[in-house]
Amino acid sequence: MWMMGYNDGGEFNLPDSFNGRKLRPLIPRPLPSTNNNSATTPPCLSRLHGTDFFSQYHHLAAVSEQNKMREFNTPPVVVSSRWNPTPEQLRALEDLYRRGTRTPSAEQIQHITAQLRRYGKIEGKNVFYWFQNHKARERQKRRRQMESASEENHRDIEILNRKELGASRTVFEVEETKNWAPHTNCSTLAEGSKSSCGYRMYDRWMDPIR
Amino acid sequence: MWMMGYNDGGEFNLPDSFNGRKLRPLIPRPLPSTNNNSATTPPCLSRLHGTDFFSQYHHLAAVSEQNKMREFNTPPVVVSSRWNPTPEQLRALEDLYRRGTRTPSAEQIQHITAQLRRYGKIEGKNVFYWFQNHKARERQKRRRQMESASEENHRDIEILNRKELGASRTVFEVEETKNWAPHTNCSTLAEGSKSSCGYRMYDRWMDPIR
DNA sequence: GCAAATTAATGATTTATTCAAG
DNA sequence: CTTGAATAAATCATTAATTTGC
Repeated sequence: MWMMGYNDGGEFNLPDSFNGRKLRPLIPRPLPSTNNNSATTPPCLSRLHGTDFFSQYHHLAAVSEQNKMREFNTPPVVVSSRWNPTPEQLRALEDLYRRGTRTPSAEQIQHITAQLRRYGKIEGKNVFYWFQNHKARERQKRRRQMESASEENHRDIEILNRKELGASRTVFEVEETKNWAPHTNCSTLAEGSKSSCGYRMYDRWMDPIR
Repeated sequence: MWMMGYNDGGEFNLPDSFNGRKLRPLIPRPLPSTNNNSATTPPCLSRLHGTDFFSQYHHLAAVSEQNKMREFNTPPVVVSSRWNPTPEQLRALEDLYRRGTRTPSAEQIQHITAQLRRYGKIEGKNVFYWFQNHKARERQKRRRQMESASEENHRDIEILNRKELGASRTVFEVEETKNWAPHTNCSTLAEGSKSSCGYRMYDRWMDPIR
């Protein structure tokens, strides 16, 4: 359930526009690049040891403290039988993953668990399974992407007209308005204007065979 | 560096910036006699989802007619540099998204583009970017939604944005995460084996000597 | 009512990831 | 370990929607 953040496909969303134009919601945007915890989080004096990887997640600890308090204050506490990572824990795990940790050894698991325990309840098996699941789901996601991309993509595809992609080819504009450019490869464009063939996203998608 | 709509003169552009602020090019499009009218477009039937998907947006075509008229009535047309979907186009795209289209293949992009051209000017890259953006922003919206909901419910599910992560990142931990002491001490692994009943895989990983 | 100013939405680009092939 | 493929996230830039002062 907490892996919803990685599930990018499949859900169908309700339409947020009617008759074409979206109305202004007048809701202040949360400004995703700002940390809304930073105001309440004291500058935790974490030891500046160069060896403490996990100390950098202290700035998120306010949330878990809050949660802990709330957990204690609500009498009929329905404690989930399942581990749920705190933001700091999740953050640290993702960071480790990004930095290359895939299948941590027993010692690594113990180390990670011990370090992350200061952010909330956690066990070694949680760390173990987290890496298992994360690795598997990343791979799965990737595979699904490859599938959908390749299943229809590798036949002789008509290449879209790219005259407006920044390339300076006024010559083609007239004669190739209707018939699409026959698979122009990058080398022919490279000298003309570097911005046109700067490996743009759309070009790569539409013309993957180079 | 941002692309200017149709000014593809490339190498001898006069400076468009003033005081560092780039000004809008507002260069009238050449309009190379491209008939983007719907009359000449053959009614290629869409088979994206098994039916003529795109024929249902004709009832919105009045708007595009209006646009076309305006285009013809004001000779020094200053055409916007960026594509703006007509209501029918937007509706069709949203419907496709709702029906599950997320990352259309090149062929799908072409097909969609061809079909939507009868409602107004459109290119493959527009379709491509539209799905990219729409998918990303729906996900973003959902994530933000989940975030705020989880804050209320004190469930720390949110995926935190990574900007602050990068800002507070320090560079000394890579070694530590990768080189840990190779000696295994099973006595420290007691925690994992506590609940070994449902976690055999984990136990085997953590304590292979059994 | 109306433009100028402001703000939100969104099209288009750039950057940072991921897996896995070599 | 390096790199190719292909994004998805982040960001930039522009357009529309709205507000505001007259």
